[in-house]
Amino acid sequence: MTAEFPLAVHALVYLLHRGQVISSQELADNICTNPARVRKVLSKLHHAGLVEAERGQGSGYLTRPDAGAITLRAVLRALDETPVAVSWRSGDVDRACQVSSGMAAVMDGLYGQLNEQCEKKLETVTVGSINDQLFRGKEKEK
Amino acid sequence: MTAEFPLAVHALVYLLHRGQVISSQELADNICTNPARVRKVLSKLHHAGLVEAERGQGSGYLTRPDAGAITLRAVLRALDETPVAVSWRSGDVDRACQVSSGMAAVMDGLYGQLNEQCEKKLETVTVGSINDQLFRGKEKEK
DNA sequence: GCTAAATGTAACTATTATAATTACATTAAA
DNA sequence: TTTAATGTAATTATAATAGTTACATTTAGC
Repeated sequence: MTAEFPLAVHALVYLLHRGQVISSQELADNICTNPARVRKVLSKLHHAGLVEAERGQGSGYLTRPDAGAITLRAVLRALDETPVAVSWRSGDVDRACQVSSGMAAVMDGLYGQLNEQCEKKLETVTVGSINDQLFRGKEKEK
Repeated sequence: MTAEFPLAVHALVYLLHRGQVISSQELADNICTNPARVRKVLSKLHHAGLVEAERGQGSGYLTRPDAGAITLRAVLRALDETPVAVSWRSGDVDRACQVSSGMAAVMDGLYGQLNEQCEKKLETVTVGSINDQLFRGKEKEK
């Protein structure tokens, strides 16, 4: 899982919290990164329909009406990521040895199972529930 | 999760499969990496008591008697790794804004939950079960 | 219409993380 | 005593990731 995931969640929660049009500049400031990176990630969320993006002067990003119900699984999918990702593969598929030739596929299957477990969990966590965790027992303040 | 994990699993399965003392050179050849890296990882497994390591001429690594029962969770712990690891943190703990200051901790909590889910799954997978997957329906061959 | 201020996106650079390599002290069999 | 192995650290090379720059596109406001 890339840092784009926490960045996206942070942005969605901040947008929900503020409830108005926010520029990539302001989001970047709050998230502590740069505006171009914010736009790159938020652009993906927009393509997936998870956020509204306006254009032109005075524009920016805005939550959709049911933003609180967006699951983190949906965010992950919008970014086309997986929680567990190991790029390196052991062995060599062309070897006669079944351990060497088969291990990479078996491990990939395992990563798939782990990702399914994670996605099941992420399905139960929403942008709204993250917001609640941040403001639990406290009134909403800027 | 680092590539050390699949490397370690591969090595353990190969050792179980062969059932004799194997050098880091031979393991590296089967895994498709270099001997020093194998030794670095297997050394950790040895410290955790998951594999026997001999010293001196003609030495190498050997499975312990119950190697098939070693869980992948135990392997992961021996390597001191977590399935989900996102190093980048959004926001700034010193900000007045609770979203900016609190998001990193909330996300860390989430990663912890995901890792727990994954470890529960890894507890059910053993070196022996991986070996079975590789040789399912086939007799054990070199 | 013109200007200003915003997003979308691509190309590039810098930084960090990871894997590979090299080297050598230590160990124990022959 | 020699040889062949592991243990481990230091270094280098490569790959992945984050940051930066640039500019075309869009639209509000004058």
